[in-house]
Amino acid sequence: MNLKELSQILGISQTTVSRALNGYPEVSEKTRALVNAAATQYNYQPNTKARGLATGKSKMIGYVLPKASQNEMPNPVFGDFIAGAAQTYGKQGYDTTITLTENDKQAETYRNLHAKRSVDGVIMQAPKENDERISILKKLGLPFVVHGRSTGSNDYHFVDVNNTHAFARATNFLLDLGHRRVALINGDENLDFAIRRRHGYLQALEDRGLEIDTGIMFSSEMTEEFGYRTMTKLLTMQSRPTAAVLSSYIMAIGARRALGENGLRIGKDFSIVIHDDALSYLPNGSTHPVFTATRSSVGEAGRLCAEILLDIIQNPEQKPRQIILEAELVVGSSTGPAPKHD
Amino acid sequence: MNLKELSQILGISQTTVSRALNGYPEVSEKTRALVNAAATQYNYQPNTKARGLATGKSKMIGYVLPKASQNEMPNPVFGDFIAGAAQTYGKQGYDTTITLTENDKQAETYRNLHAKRSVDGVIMQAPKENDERISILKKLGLPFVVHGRSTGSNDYHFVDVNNTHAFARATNFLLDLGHRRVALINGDENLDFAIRRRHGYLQALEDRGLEIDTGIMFSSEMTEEFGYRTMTKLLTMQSRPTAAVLSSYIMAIGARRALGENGLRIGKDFSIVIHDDALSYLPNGSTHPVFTATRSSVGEAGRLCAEILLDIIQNPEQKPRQIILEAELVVGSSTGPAPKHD
DNA sequence: AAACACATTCAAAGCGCTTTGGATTTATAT
DNA sequence: ATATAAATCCAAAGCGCTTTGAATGTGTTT
Repeated sequence: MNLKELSQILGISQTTVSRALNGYPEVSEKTRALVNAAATQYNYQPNTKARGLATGKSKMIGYVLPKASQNEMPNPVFGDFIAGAAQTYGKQGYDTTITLTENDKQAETYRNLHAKRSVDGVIMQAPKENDERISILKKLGLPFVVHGRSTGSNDYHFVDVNNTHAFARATNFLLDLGHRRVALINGDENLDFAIRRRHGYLQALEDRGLEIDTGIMFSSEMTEEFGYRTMTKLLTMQSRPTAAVLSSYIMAIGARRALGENGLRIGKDFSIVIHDDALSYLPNGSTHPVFTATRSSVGEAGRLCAEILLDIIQNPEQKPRQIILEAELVVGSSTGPAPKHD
Repeated sequence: MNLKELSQILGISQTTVSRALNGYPEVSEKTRALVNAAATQYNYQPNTKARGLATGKSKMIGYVLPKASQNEMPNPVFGDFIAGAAQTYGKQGYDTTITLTENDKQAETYRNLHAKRSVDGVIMQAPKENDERISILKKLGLPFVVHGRSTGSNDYHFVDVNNTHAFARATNFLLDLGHRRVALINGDENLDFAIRRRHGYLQALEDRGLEIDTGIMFSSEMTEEFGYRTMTKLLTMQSRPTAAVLSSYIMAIGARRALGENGLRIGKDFSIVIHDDALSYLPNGSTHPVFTATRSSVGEAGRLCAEILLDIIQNPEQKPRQIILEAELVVGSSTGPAPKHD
């Protein structure tokens, strides 16, 4: 069913039918009712491509997912992130399109997305320091919101967690409990968020005049496996740490496995604070938290990104909206006072 | 840059430029070279909507994600599933669009997707028994491939794991080790895959003439939390099981946590076999498996779905292609002989 | 009853592409 | 040289919608 057919059935011009359906005022309520009834009856929905061509808008939001060529690891938080956004999009009639691309071809992908006019705006994820994608998107004039931040430029819209503060608090929490050697198990430190987390960690140590030991600072893609291997390594050290801050729940699962295999009790023999993205399938306890954590919902961040993006698509030229979410520190049973002897 | 502008720059008609770019034979190699050079120079990319309108194809594959209204849980395997597919799509110039929808409005969403002509085909996920979506998609004439199966109808394309067989093997593996009370911690048994897994589990027990105890069979959404709670419950039972088969790694993480808290050693005091979707961020061990598992890569399934879908979009009317993947049984350290006394 | 404003409707143009059918040029056969 | 075939190119139509600008109908004012 298309507009022409529908208008013929009704014996009304296409113009009027289109206007009736789109809520324009210059059409009598009587005809509008007639048109609406017919539209529901035949389940008429305007062809998106035709409408897009005519209006110059695509009503599509793009997500470009970098796919590191070596391991093709999709981000485990992506599902939650986009789920938070999708509801907002749906309500305003936008759809979502995702494009996977080689890590080093992201810029090209954005350029093409824009050249093909297939999206009205994009959400950019996992920014690096001085991320070139930002300047490219700005040059293209394609509306975009960054999930995270990129140190280097400053005039763009973003939603980020206060990672520095979160990790400073996490580290301080452990130091307050008497821990003196606290390890860092971080995400890939090419990424801005991980850099900030390390800053927060270092800052807390420095504030107390504690020595920095790069031998107990680790950084990689955040898999269970990496958490396991790193914790295993930590436990074999001469003067081994009594605590660690970890950048993700997934890694903490691996770390816990390593502790278990070594007969160490989490929260007693070894303390852990994690950052918890509040993933739906991985709730950090329902009654009380399993892991002591800095918590910030990635679904919520996704929702905020979506709202800002839709807003700037409709009203461009507004000054950068920059939201920094404070993570809450929730205390679970993965932390305790530093063991007396070690 | 659009076709008109490009053709004016070249001093050639739009027809010829279009044909040159699309590889049609009726254009001299000389002009084709000229056109291609100019296209790259100005980064000309045909407007997707205009092209779609003209060709009647959208070059879009749709994924409809049911969002259970109560908990909004996005599927943790979705990222891997779509990553496997996206490469195939990209190579053939297709893009991916995902639509989140209320669980009970999926049928409507498919109908609308088709009415708006915004996709050339869809991948359907998480089928139930006698899933109404299948008959709707068939009626609409929208090409589709199901990830999983739906008992009830049989004439559609799908890619599924042999869940029955996998869980029969998993259960038998435990029975062979001397376990007599084996629990089942399953996914939501409204879903077809979970029904089949239960069948496999029951079949193995029945084959040995063992009693079925519905008191140690559980089913719910597959979260860490559910795994934890269920295992905790199992451990308080009078005649408690010595082993369990679990439908997901995520749940097993919760189960392991419960075991740890109770001072039980996994693989010694309690044995576990899981189903492992081979998620990229949750590898089941690198050198040797952590959990004994029936393993089948969901990324691979995604890739297969994509290939079939593109094929049937291009050549409709072929007889249903139905792929059943056999899960491999990998032996890890989460299983061992049944404890002597309990 | 004429003149005007306002409400309602419509025909047609245009969005940027593909593709049909025809026109023009060039090569080949008679 | 002429007829025929093949190669190459192009103007214009059409995909299904929105929107402009004009036309028609209705009600109000004088």
